Amino acid sequence: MTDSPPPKGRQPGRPRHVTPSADYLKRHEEIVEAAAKVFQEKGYGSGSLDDVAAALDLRKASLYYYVHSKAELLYLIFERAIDGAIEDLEQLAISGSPAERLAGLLRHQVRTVASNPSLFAVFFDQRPHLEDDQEARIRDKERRYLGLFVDAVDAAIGSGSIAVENSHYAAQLLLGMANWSYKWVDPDHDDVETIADAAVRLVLGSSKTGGDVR
Amino acid sequence: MTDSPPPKGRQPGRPRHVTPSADYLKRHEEIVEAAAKVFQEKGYGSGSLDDVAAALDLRKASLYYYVHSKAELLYLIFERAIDGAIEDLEQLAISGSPAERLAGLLRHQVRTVASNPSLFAVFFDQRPHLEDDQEARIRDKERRYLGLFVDAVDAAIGSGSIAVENSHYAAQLLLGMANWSYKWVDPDHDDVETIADAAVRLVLGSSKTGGDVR
DNA sequence: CCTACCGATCGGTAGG
DNA sequence: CCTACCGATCGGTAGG
Repeated sequence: MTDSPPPKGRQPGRPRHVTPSADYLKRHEEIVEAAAKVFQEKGYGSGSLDDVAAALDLRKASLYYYVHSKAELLYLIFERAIDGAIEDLEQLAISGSPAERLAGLLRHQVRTVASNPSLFAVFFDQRPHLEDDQEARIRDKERRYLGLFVDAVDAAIGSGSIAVENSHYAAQLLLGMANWSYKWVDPDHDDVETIADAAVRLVLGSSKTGGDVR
Repeated sequence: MTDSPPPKGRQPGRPRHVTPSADYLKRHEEIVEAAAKVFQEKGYGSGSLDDVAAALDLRKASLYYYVHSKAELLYLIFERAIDGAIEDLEQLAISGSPAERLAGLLRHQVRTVASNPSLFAVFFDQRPHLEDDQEARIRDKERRYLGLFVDAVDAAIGSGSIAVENSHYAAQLLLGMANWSYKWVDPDHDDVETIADAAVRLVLGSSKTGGDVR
């Protein structure tokens, strides 16, 4: 009740003008996080807003103080995942030799995905539940993302670091190798850096390519 | 009405004694296929039995002549996917040089998954909706499946064909590379064999390893 | 294989 | 942030 006003009119992509309180933002993020866990475990269709609210010891109706709909909640998870993944990627994509660059991108992808399985489980598996306009926004960001990988593969082919012919296929295969990690890596028992190393070794051999680009 | 008796008591793993008619089996398979498409597009939670029935121009209640529950329908999809994937795999896993064997497994995995995206989209993405005993059955088959890959990786390491250290991680990474294909391959526009070639090249280089092991 | 129907769940709203 | 509630959907059953 002593909070800042409810953020009516909040739309993805349309920035707010009244700044929400820190408490409000914190709660908002807790809700997105809880929703990611619920949608990971039960799927978007079977996971209910009651589940999300219960995880935070709230009532369902209270969620509507923070989000407009279940659909928006899903989109917020996607935005969080892709924006987090894009971080650091742009600079990685323009540094070092072709082999180092490709190794860096692959490492980054493994780290990013394997370190936050909940978020990426939703991102990768609940995609069909996005509404059309939401899907279009995510697809745009993803297309640029894939482009960085294709460019790095092209450069690595040019320098003779890898032997593949079709760089688009190769980029998708490499992304798959890294992205799949959310299905099997347990961040508590597996060492993500060791896995990232293995991925680089598998593709670029045991040469010193892309040593420790943290 | 002129059909064979409704197959009461049908449980996964408990073989039937009265042989169902060919018509019955055909319809049964159509239902599983339609369900796979529905669950792929809408997810298990949001996809309804009404959707499945409508896809075959039936009423929902009629489905219960063929399956006991929505949950069983999901399990049948999983069984179909894993049993199909295991086919041919066992012989592939014991033929040729280490490098050829690994190339063969990788090719097989890309072919299997990319050729039937609907089925494997459900298999890989709707897993949390399996009931515990169903999940246990699938997990057992999958564990043996992974074992074949780990063995092939070990042999390839032994023969110097790949440079990785941890064969379990390497096997998961290779499976990921292949499995991910259901997310991006369009069997109508992409050539699955070319993609399989690219995967082998990426991991084993351009040497003639595992030429054409169809 | 169908019509009719039940009980439960769920997203969302009213009103405070 | 809560209580109370509505309308719609859905898995499953009865009975034929």
